[in-house]
Amino acid sequence: MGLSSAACLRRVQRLRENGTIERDVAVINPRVFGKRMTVVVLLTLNSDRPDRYNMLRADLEKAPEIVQCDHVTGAHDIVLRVRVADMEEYSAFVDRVLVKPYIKRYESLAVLGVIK
Amino acid sequence: MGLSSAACLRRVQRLRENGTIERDVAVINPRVFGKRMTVVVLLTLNSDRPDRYNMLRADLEKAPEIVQCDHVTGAHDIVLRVRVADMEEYSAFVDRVLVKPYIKRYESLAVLGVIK
DNA sequence: CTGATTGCGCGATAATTTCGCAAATTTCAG
DNA sequence: CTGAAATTTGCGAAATTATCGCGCAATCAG
Repeated sequence: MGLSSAACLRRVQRLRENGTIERDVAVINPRVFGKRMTVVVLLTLNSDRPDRYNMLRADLEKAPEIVQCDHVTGAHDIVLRVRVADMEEYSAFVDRVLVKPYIKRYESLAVLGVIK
Repeated sequence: MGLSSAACLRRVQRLRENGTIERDVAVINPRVFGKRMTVVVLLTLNSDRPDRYNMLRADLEKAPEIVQCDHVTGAHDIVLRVRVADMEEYSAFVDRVLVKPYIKRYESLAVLGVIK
């Protein structure tokens, strides 16, 4: 791009320092660890237990199966992306993490294929 | 980890060659480009137009707002993750990409906050 | 227009990565 | 359990890449 390598690298360093580049990551293929299945889960919370929301957050943050977790508007409250080996592992995850008094309902959408 | 730097680097190169490390990525902060809003979208397709599925796929792959796109089981067919500047841009995205005869319904879940 | 700030190129230096090779370790068939 | 084959390691050298100091050009505010 018409820059010397030194200037170019300095620019990249600047991008890192000012937060434009948040981090540098190596993307690992989950299949290498036997994780062959992805599930999108829509959570609906019990609105009568607002106090428990922080507990739930902590639980979700701890669960290693959860790859992505967003608080959202609408009929559902939280959307999870879960990566597991198989149905058995998913079932164990549900029992351990999702069967809670402050979770009213969960809907599991198994990922058939990644389009993008 | 008790290895010489040469051996360690050789291991990492091996991980890249055999696909364990799929790629190396710099994560960019989308806010730098003015993208302040994330929306999860649940799409339901028109089952009477199965032929159009490939057209839809192509459209979804082209749309730069779509950050993630999965084909899923259940009541909905596709889950999108969309990154835009604001509601106006989101609205334009919906008009351009989601208002199609082979999309029966879409449900937008605005992301209030990222938990993980 | 002027001084201050920022970014650049250049060349030197430092740090990291790659490579060849012999030795060590691991794998695997019998 | 054994030995041959295959794989991985450490080491030192060579190649490549990153960082730094410095003088200069471009940008910007006043």
